[in-house]
Amino acid sequence: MSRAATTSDAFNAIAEPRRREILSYLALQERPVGDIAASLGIRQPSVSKHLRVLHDVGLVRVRRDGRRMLYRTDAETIRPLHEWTGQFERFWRHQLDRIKERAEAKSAAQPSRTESQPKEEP
Amino acid sequence: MSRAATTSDAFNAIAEPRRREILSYLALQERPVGDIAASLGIRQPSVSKHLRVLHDVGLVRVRRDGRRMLYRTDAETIRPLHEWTGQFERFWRHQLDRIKERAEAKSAAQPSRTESQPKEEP
DNA sequence: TTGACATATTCCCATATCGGCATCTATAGT
DNA sequence: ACTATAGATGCCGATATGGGAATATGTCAA
Repeated sequence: MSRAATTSDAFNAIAEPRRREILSYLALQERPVGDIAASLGIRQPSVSKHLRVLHDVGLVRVRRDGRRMLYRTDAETIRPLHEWTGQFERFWRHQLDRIKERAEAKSAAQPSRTESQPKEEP
Repeated sequence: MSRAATTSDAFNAIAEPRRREILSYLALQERPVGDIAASLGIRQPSVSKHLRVLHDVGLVRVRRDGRRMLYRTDAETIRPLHEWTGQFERFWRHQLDRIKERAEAKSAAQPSRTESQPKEEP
């Protein structure tokens, strides 16, 4: 077997940095392909290919306007990704708590004990 | 150019379904490689390779325990992904609102109009 | 119809994936 | 030192990527 197709799901589709840029750009407002290419500095064929992938997994919708194609982000498809990553929220909360606790315990004890190379902002 | 490396960032690393499973599994508790392989039904070398990718991008941490390696998820690294997807939350909220509005407007008018094939659970 | 403009598609290529299998390394116990 | 166990790594093959360049499709306007 090989790597999963970019069109296999939204996770694979958003792995590409350019596609993430496109999604952000198209979230606010629908745009024709040419605008995307010009604004993000990507060549038109590349934009079309990325849009094809995004469309295949339902991350964007299209509408024809004369000879132009207007694309916009379909946020609903991003939701499952947000929920998947959200499952870890309680854990990074805990980790932060522990870091805080350590920092407080340390500064409350002896201010000059340096284990490795501490970085401090003045 | 080719596809971005799986180790280029967390987005690419979590594109693999197996790696997502591993992350979920290791979020609750640290585990040795053998446990992961057995619990998720993946061969040991594959698990090691996936863990290498996850470790390279900081999604897991390791600790040695005798001849075993105990891995656990570092949730903090998932946070940026959650925040990136979160940027679209306001948009899917709006989309849902519009869907609701339409549904309410429709049911308030004529209750028997069926556009396509509605599915109902008994 | 012809021409101009907006997008989509095709072909090529260098690169990297992931799984299977075999093998190497490292640690523990005797 | 020797053996067993836990993990890591290396090599292979089939597959697919994404950019570039050229070309095809489709739509409007005269």
